[in-house]
Amino acid sequence: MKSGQVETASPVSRVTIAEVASRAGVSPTTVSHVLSGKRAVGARTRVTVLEAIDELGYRPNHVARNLRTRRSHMIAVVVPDITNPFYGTLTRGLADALDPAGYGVYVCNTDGQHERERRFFDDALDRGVDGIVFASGETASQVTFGPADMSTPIVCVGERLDHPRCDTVRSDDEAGSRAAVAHLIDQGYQRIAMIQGPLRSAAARTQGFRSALQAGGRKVSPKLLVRGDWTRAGGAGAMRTLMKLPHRPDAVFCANDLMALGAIDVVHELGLAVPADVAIMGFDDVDAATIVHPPLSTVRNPPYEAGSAAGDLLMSRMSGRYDGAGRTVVLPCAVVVRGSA
Amino acid sequence: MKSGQVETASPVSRVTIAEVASRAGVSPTTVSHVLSGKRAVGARTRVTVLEAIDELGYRPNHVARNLRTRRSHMIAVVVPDITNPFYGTLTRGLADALDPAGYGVYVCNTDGQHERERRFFDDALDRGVDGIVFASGETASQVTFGPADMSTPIVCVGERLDHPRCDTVRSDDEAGSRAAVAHLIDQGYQRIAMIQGPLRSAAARTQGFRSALQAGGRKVSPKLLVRGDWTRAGGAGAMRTLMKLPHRPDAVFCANDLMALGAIDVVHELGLAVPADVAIMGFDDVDAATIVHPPLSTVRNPPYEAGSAAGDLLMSRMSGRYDGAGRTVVLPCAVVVRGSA
DNA sequence: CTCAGGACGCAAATCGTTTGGCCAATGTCG
DNA sequence: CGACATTGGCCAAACGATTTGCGTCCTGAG
Repeated sequence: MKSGQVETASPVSRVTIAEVASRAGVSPTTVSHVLSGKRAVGARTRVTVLEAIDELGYRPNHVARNLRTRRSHMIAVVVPDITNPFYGTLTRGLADALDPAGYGVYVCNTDGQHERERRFFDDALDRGVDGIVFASGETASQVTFGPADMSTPIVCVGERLDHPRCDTVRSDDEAGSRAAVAHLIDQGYQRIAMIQGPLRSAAARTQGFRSALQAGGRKVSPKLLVRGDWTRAGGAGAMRTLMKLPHRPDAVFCANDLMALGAIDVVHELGLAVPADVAIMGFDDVDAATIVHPPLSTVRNPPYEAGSAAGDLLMSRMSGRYDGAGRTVVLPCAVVVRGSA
Repeated sequence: MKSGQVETASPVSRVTIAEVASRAGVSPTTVSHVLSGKRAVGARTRVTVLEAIDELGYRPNHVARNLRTRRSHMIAVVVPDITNPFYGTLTRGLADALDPAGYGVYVCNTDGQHERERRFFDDALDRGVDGIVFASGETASQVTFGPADMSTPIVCVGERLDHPRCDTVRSDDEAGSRAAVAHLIDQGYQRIAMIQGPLRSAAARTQGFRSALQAGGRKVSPKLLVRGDWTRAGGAGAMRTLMKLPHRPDAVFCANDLMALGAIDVVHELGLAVPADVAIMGFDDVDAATIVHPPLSTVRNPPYEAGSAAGDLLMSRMSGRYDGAGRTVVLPCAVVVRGSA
């Protein structure tokens, strides 16, 4: 077999289907049919063709194929920043779901800027991707579509998008938050506070907090609801406010892990212990949650599963198996109990 | 202008260059020339064409263009796992370097498996990428090339690859390690140990350790050289060995951050303090380094810059600006002093 | 007035596949 | 034996751009 490598007349450019055909003494059509199986070809012919193919080392040119078939077997994933492990993992879930079907992944980083979102959207469409996964944060609804965009299926992660063939994947933030707070109640904590995100964001997490307290027969004191800005420093600031209250909380649920980290910092600053003096819970389950001391109890926001689900939704449309209205898949967010609560 | 959106006769498929041409009353050739600027076209004609283009909302079909021009303006990045922030950041650096020139990024996750490396390599080539960045770990040298692969430029990150048009990007691990250990010496630490990687890996980091000690007039005691397996748990195990020595070290340089984290765990376990009792340094500067307490002093292994450099190398070849032998760019690794040493 | 040469536009070939239509040979059945 | 499906294969037309070669018109110099 090694001789095959040598005997090929050093093809300066790639071998084409025509060369294979001529070597096998058949027409390009037949070679194509051998490869695709779209029509029957005789057993003898088939082996002749297959031999020619691997003697020549023929590999079909995808670009030409894409042009003709109008399918690229490539999908685009549009994320704010691939550097963020959340999106990295989402992308991986997507890639793993798509790979067995021969689909590859084209990544676009938008940094959450509308202009880049729009630009990459067009870019992806121009490149002929078969589908788009749009996970560029909360700004999704801002993107508008030209008439030509309508035939490419889209999956939107997080926010819903106004587009006829657009499916949605989102986490069940509310249920996750509710479960987290219920856990705090179970553990016997009495004054449970929350550090929310900035105004008008992630309302579902706050909602879960409220309904868990109500379900537990507690009142939600407005004093115990403060806002952070998603960052560690912001979480620390919010926590300081809480700890200065005349009647400070003995447990704090934070709308994300980063703020929870900041909250833990503050507890330590004050010479207190987590969770003995104050329990802390976060949301997202980022890598850092297992690194900090004590390890952070939190709610798992599953990016891999989100990517994977997005991939499945896309495939069902691309294959034509499904062609109806936009679907929504809601992913469960499980509480993961570690050391901090 | 909004009327333009409405008046288009709802093109079920995308607008082609021919439709633009007919609307503008010229030939497709002329439209192409207006777009590419490869030949002069009259001012009047140009505006007519441009008007037709945006009235129809024409967008060139990249697939067709790629087929004709044999350039896809897409490059592939082959990494073990995009989930790992190191590779995420590398990919981002690459994307940012390439984006201004209109290049997009196709990602392939290999999990370090030879078979997947080979498969994605072929896949990328079949898709007609203009270049490949190969960052799939130490296994790079294993990949072999068919004759058809030779015309696509490749950049290899980490290891060198045997390929005529292959450039290399790597970090200066040895100098980085040397600087880290020199820092420990400067700080007055006396018995400096090292937790190495597994046998036969990352020899440069050990080499840096040795030469820094020699430069400082110290002897390297074999007792103070132990091996970990790159993981946190492995680092902890190695650290325990060190701390059981009759004459335990007062500073430990770890071949990566994860192992350093494990080492810190052990110091705390023993009721000792970092860096008062034992100083710890790592290598890589992963995100976790700033999260842990005390924040880890380490050596920055710059993935963003690596990706960016890889992009530049690729571009210089794709543009034809450079066409010589394989180049190597070595990235400096700066010591970053935080709390742990 | 003539002619060289630049500016401008078009027709047609090309990139490498896939695929609908057609045809010949072979088999099947009444 | 005639009608008729079935099988296996080829031809040629797409797919949607770029690019080469060629012709025409215009302009300014001699």
